[in-house]
Amino acid sequence: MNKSNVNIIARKTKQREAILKVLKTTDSHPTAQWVYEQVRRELPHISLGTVYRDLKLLKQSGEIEELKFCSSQSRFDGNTGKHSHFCCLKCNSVFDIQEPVDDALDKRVAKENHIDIHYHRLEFFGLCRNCR
Amino acid sequence: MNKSNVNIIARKTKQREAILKVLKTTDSHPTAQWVYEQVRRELPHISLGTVYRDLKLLKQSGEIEELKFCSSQSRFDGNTGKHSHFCCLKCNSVFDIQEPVDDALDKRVAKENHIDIHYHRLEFFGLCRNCR
DNA sequence: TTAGGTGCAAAACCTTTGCCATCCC
DNA sequence: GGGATGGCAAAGGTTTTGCACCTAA
Repeated sequence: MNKSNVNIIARKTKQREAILKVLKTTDSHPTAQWVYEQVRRELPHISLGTVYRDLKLLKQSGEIEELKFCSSQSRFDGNTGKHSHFCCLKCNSVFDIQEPVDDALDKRVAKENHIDIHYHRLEFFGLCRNCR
Repeated sequence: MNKSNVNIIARKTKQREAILKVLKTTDSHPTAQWVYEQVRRELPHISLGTVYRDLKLLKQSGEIEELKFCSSQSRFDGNTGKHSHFCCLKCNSVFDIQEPVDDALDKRVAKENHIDIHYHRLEFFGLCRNCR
């Protein structure tokens, strides 16, 4: 993606490791608060401020993604493989959609609009299996 | 879109008319604060709370859309015609991309995942003309 | 007339930050 | 050792809400 992403994180700490592990072992696209609660089971003295700081660092280094659609709070995704998301308009749950991303689209739209496009996101909205 | 959207708004008020007019006459995808400042030129005593309340009602009735990507605050879009958005990763500006929306995609993804899809959004991220 | 809407201000909510102690390289 | 990081708590920014008054229908 971007060379400037490299080496933003200088040290390996148990807090950041634990946060990343939580995100890599769930596909629930959790909020910072939920990550905090999970990590606290392993590191009871971690603070919410640290969770936010480390989430920001992990995002900048490209290891996780921040999702902002659906609900007022950010959600974080440890799956950096290319995929799309679905958000239920009723229960606000978010889950992955394995829809291949069309990179040719980025090139065409970039050319047409005279801009640089790094990536795009495709998000579906509707009703999930439980709410339909 | 959804029949339940109809008749959420019971009365026509000058505040809501003015808010809608601001959104319909700009393509800048403004924040609530910016809408507030604009409307105040016409209705100096309107409150920010009213702006938020009316933006929510207008969204529920389908007259405007709320955009959450890029930056911590919501942006509002009075253009409900189908289109996509671009967000500059450097200056955070948002503008429209006239890329036709593929409705067949919704049907296929809905079928594959056993969910109801009402619509999708396509968002591009990169560097705008000024920042590239 | 009256239910819905507004203005105001306080509260709620999410996220960031300052400070100092602690830890990693 | 020294700079990066964390814990804690306070601050900051955005959005929501309670309440009394107002107004469109």
